[in-house]
Amino acid sequence: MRVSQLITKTRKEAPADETAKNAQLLIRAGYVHKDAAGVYVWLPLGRKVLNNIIQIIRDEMDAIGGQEVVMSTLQRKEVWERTNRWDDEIVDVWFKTTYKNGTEAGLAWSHEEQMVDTFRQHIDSYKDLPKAAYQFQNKLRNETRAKSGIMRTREFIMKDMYSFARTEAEHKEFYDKVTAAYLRIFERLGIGESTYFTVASGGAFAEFSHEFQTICEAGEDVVYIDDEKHIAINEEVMRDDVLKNLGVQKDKLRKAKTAEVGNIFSFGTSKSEPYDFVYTDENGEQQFVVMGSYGIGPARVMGVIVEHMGDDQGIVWPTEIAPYQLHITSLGNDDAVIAEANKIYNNLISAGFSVIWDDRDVSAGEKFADADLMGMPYRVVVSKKTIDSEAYEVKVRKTGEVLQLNLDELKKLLAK
RNA sequence: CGGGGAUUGGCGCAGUUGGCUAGCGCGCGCGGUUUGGGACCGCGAGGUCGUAGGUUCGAGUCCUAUAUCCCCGACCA
Repeated sequence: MRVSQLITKTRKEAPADETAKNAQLLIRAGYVHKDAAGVYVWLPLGRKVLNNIIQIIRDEMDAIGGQEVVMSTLQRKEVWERTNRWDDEIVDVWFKTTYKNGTEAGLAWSHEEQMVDTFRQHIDSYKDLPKAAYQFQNKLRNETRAKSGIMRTREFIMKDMYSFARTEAEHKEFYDKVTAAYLRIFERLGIGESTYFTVASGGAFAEFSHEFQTICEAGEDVVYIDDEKHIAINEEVMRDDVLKNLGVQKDKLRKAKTAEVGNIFSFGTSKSEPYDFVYTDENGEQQFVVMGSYGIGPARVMGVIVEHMGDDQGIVWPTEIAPYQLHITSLGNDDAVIAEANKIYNNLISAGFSVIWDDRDVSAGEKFADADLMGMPYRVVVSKKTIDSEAYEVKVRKTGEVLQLNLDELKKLLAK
């Protein structure tokens, strides 16, 4: 991509009342457009990052046997009445609408019910289990207060997976697989070090659930971290019996503000019972399916990454999710410089690297500032000064380190 | 949902006790000089002041209602 061709522009100043760092940087750099409180538009650069995050999650879900589906946004009232969750008194985040014939419909704030209602028609026997289905779908939630930029919105994309097992033991086995997959995901997303497997309250269905909490000042949670074990305890379950159970010592814990980037929990048979979602076992007996639910919010993750890794200059993307790996900054209008930049740009693209070239006729300072703001992992400068040199001047966005590399070395760096 | 703050060209802001054709910076267009950390000069386009109503000779400025946005809290099953 050439910056001159991008449909978006950067801006020097952040929007007036937006104080969240992620919103300020993402809007300034042209990744997202804010349409209303808690409602964001994804611009090309932002869409690329989101897609990269989604692809990592998809890889890991597929690797443990998840099968991708897409549920609908329009939700039938009857499906939700079975679990008594159509009532606005019980679920206060519903957006609802009415068809022309008067039929009421809900706009999906979750897809748990619909998943059960769908797969009970495909799962009948112990031979059909275990299975898991997942999706990337928008959730619409009538939040009383949207906040923190893209971290708490009224419309957001979510990866939600549901597992179906014969027994608690079989369920537990899959639950553990998901845990491992989640840890791999956050590692690949570049926030593995600062993301903690966290014990949290189990909601209505189990004593405990597990969250993945990332250190983040803009987060809404408080956890207690055991650095040795690299796990955390949500303050809501910070009790002596929980500590004992985990084998951690209270005085070794440190308190931290975090954002929940993932969440996994067991339903037991609490979801299958209302739907009479049963399978026939080896003895011909009917048994309720044992279920689990596993969420990750890709957009929230993106916000957390910006919050967590951004600096005074702008965004710093981890390599696996950056919209482009390399930012070529050509300085000046000199024909030889343009030709050289064009040469590297085409060379790297045909070698399969993702590259953005700032080919605009603007000042050096503006280009440097924009490169820092947009946050690609590496930047290479092409100028009169560098053109005669054998080496390229490569700057690492994260550390500020400047390397002198030849083309092969540059390719090696980008291939990492 | 409770409390606080805000709304004036695309963006960021100023606008005094009500007073004349509502200003500034950025951005944008044209011309020129520039080109290693958001360069500079000149010219130019662009707003009716969130919306509705009211007070007044006169309202961006005062009053009432309302919408939207931000922050704190509650909520986040």
